[in-house]
Amino acid sequence: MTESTAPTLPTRYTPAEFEDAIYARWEAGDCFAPPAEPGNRKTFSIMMPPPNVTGVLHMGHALNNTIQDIVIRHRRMSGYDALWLPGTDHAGIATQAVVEKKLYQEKQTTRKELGREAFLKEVWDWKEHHGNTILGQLRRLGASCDWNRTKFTLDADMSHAVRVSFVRLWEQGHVYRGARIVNWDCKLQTAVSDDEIEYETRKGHLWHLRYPLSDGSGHLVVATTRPETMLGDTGVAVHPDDARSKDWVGKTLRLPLVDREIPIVADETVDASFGTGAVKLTPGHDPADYERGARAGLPIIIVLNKDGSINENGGRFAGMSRETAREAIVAAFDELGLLDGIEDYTHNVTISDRSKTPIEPLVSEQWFVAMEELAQPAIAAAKSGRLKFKPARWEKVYLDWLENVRDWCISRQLWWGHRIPVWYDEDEVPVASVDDLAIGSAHPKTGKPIVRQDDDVLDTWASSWLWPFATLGWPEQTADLRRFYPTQFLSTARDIIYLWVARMVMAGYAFTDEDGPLAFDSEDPQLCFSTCYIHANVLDAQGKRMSKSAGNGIDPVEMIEQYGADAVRYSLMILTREGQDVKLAANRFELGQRFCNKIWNAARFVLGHLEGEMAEEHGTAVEDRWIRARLAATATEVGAALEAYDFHDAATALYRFTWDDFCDWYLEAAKRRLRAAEDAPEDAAAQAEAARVRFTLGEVLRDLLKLLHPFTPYLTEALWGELPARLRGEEDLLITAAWPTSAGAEDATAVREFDLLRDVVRGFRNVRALLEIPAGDQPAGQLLAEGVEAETAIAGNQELVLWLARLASLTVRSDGERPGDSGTDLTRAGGVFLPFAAETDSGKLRASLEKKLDKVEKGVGGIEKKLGNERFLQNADAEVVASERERLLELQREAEMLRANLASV
RNA sequence: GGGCGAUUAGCUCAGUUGGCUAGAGCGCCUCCCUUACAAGGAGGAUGUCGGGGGUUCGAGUCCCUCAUCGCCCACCA
Repeated sequence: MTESTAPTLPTRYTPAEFEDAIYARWEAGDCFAPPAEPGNRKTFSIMMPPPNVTGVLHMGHALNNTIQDIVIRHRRMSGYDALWLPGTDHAGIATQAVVEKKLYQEKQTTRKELGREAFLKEVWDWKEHHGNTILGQLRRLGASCDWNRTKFTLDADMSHAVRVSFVRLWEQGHVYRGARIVNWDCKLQTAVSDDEIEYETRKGHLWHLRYPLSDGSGHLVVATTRPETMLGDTGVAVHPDDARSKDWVGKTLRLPLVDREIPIVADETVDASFGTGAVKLTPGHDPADYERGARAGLPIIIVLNKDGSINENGGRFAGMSRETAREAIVAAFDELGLLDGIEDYTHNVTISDRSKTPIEPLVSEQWFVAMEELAQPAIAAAKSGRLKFKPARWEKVYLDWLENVRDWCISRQLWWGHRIPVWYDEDEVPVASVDDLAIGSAHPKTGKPIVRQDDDVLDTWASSWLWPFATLGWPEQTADLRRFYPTQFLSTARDIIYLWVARMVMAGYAFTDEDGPLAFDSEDPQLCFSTCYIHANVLDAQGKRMSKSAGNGIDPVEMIEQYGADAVRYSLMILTREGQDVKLAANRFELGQRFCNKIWNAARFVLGHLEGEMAEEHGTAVEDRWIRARLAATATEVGAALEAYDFHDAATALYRFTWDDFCDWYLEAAKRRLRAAEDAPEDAAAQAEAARVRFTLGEVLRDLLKLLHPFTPYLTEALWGELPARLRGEEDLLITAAWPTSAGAEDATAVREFDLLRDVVRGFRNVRALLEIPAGDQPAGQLLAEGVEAETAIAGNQELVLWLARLASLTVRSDGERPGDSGTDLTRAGGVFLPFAAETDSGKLRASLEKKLDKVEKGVGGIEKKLGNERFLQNADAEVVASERERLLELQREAEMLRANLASV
C-alpha cells in the first residue's frame, strides 16, 4: 500500500472553502438549540449581551462572543441542555440618531416634520433592512447561539415585560416623577443619565465677575467658567468659617444685567481658598448649586431652552445661543466695569457620551427610579458569593457603584423606545398601567377622564436590565423561564458593569425573587447569572483603544476572511489572559492560522493512514502509551480550565499537546512502524503492529478534535466529517458529540520513559548539529546509559531513538568506558556519543560544553551555599531540603561528566 | 482627590499557594524543500524579572516606597 492522504483535503488550511458550508450544516441540523423536551439533564444558559441594533462587529464583540461560544460548545458537548440566547438592543438614542441623519440626508426632513408615528415607522423600516448586520457577522464567527430564540428589546413580549416592571416599581413606590437637575444634551434634546456622560479636560477661562452689594457698599467678586449662567443666579455662597462671611451673609447683592436682588448665604461646601472664596449659585443649571440652593431655600430660575439657547428669563440675551450669550455677557460686564479679570483655566467639561457635545445641567421634570433599596440584594449577591466576578477585582468596582448609587433618570425625550406607560387625567394626575388607557376613559384613581399618555420613552437600559429573564418570557411563567433561569455565565465588557451588569442583578432580585408565580429553590437564591466574566479590552498595536474616529480598529470580518474564523478565535483566546488587555496587530492572527494549519495537516496525515487496516486495540509501544497518557492529561487540563473560564490556559494546553507532543513526537515516532509495514507487506507481525498504530492514531485524533472543537469549531467539524465512520460512531456532527472522558489512560511510567528517550534523541541531535555532521551521514551513535531505568528504557527502544535521531546505529553500554574521539552530550539517561569524522571541527561542541559546565557549576555553587546554611536546613520543608540534596548530587555528577567530555574533545 | 491594572528576551506576553539552572510565540543565527504541514522540521543565541528598601533559610512571586504608562470613579465654581 502506498501512502496517500485523503484526496478531498487540500494541503493547506483554506477556511473559506468550508466555513459557510459547515455553518449551514449546523443550522440545518438544528444543532444550536437545546433539546425541545427538558430531560433530567442539567442546563447551562448564557444570555448574549445584546449588541446595538445599529452595530457592526468590532474586535470587542469578536472576543466576547468567542468566549461565550467556547463556553456553550463545551457545555453542549459535556451533556448539558445548553442555551445561548442571542438578540439586539434597540439602543434608543443611537438608533434614533442614525435614522434622523439618514432622513435628513435622503429626504431633507426631520422627525418633527414627520410626526411621531411616521418617524417610528421609518425607524422600524430601517431596523428591518439594516438592523441585523451584526447577527450575520456573529454567524461568520461561528457563534452557535439559538437563533430561533433571538430577541429584540422592542419586541412585543419584551415591551410587555418592560411595562410590567415599570408598573411594579410604580406600585412599590420605587419610581417617581419630579423636577430635578439632570444632564441635558442640547443636541439630542433629551436628558441622559449620570452614567452616560464623560468628562473632557479642556482649556478655558475663569471669569471674575463683580456683583454689587445692594446697599451700595461695594461689591463681591465671584469666579465662573460659565458666565452665561449668571442670568439664572439666585444667590451667592461663602463658607461659614470664612472671615468675610460675618460681614456678608445676610446681605443681598444686585445681580447685574437682570437686576435681581439675590442673598449671600453660607454653605459648608464652598472652598474658601478657591477663586475668590465666593461662589455664584445657579440652582437651575448646576448640580452642586442645585443642592446648595435647596439647602438655602433659594428659588430656581431656568434660563436655557431645550436647545441650549437663552430663554425669556435671560432678558435681552434671550434667543442667543449659549456660546454667543457667554461673549455678550462678558462684554456687558466689561462695559459696566464689573469684569474683575480673566484667567486661563484648564477644567473638565461635561460631555454627552452620545452626541459628544457639552452637557448643560438643567432642572426639568423627569422620571426617576429610586435605587438605594433595589441595590441592597445586588450588593448581598456579590458579598455572599452567589455572584462571582472573574477576574475577582471587578467585584469591587461593582460594589462601589452600588453602595454609592444615585437615583436613575429613566425618562428620555425621544420617540424610539418604550413609551412610558403613564397616563394623566385632566388635572395631570398620573397613573401607570400595563394596558393602554384610552383617551377619555376614567382614571382608575380619580375617575376623571384620561387626557394623554406621557410623551417620553424609557432609557434603553430600562429594558436591557430585564434581559436575563424577559428574554425567556417573564412575566409569564414559561417553561423556558423555569428551565433556563437563572443563567450561569455572563461575559461582558467592563464599561457596562454599572450601566448593565449591576442593574440586571438589581432587576433580577426586584422582579424574579418574590412570592410570585415562579417557584425558586429557596436554597439557591442566586439570580441572573452566577459568574460575571469581564473580558479584556482589545487595543491597537500601540496600546490605544480602537475607535472608529481614530481609524485604528481592526475589522474582525476582514480578519475572518483573511485568516479564517477559527484562526481569529484561537488567536484571541491565546493572546488574552484573564481579562488582561491585549495589544493587537493584524498579523497576530498568523499565530492562530499557523496552528489551524498544523491541525489540518496533522489530520491529513492521520486520515491518510487510516485507510489501511485498523486494529481494535492500541499500540503497546512506549510512544503509544505515552501519547495516550498525554491526551488524558490534556483532556483533564482543558476541561478544568474551561470550567474555570481560563480560556488562555486551555488554549495553551491544546497548543502544547497538538504541536509539541502529537505532531513533533508522536506522529514522527508512529511513522517508523507505518513505514516498516509498508516496506514488508508480507510481514504479518509488522502489519498487525501498523494496524494497532492506526487505531491509536485515529483515537487520539478523534479525541483531539473534540478537545479543540470549542476553540476551532469549523476546522474540527470539517475534519470530523473525514473521519472513518467506525471512529465517529453515532456522532455524525462534532458539535453535538460527547466531550472525551479519558480517565484511566494515565500512565506515569510511559511518560517517564518517553521523557528519557526524548532527552536522548535531543542529545544526539544536539551533538550532531554542533559537529555539523552532514544530513546524509549516519554515524554510529553510542549511549552510556546511567541507571537501571535508563538502561531498560533505551535498550528496549534503541530503534525508536535511532529513528527519531536519524542515526545509523546506536549501542547502549553501561560498563563505564567512554568511546574515544567522540562528540558528546549529557542527557538525563546518560552520555551520548557520536564519533568524530576525519575533518571534524569540535570547536562549537567544546564551546557548548563549556557553557553547560559553567551553568552547572553555578548551580552546584548555589545549592552548596544553600545546604551550608543551617537556617535553611532548619526552616525549609524536609521535602525541599531532600530534593536540594538530590539535585546537588545530580549536578555534581553532570559536572563531572561534562569535565570528562571536555577533556576528550 | 480616590481606586484598579501594567512594567519579565529585540517585539507581544505566560510564570498557579514564595522553592529545581525564569518560559512561549514572533523576530534573529546555523542547517534542512525528510513523501502531513516551508503557514514546516532540527539545533542555537538572547533576561541586573522598572528603581530602591523590607520580610524570609529562600522573592519575578509577599510588604513598603518611588518612577513610568494605561484605565475607572469623583469633579471646586
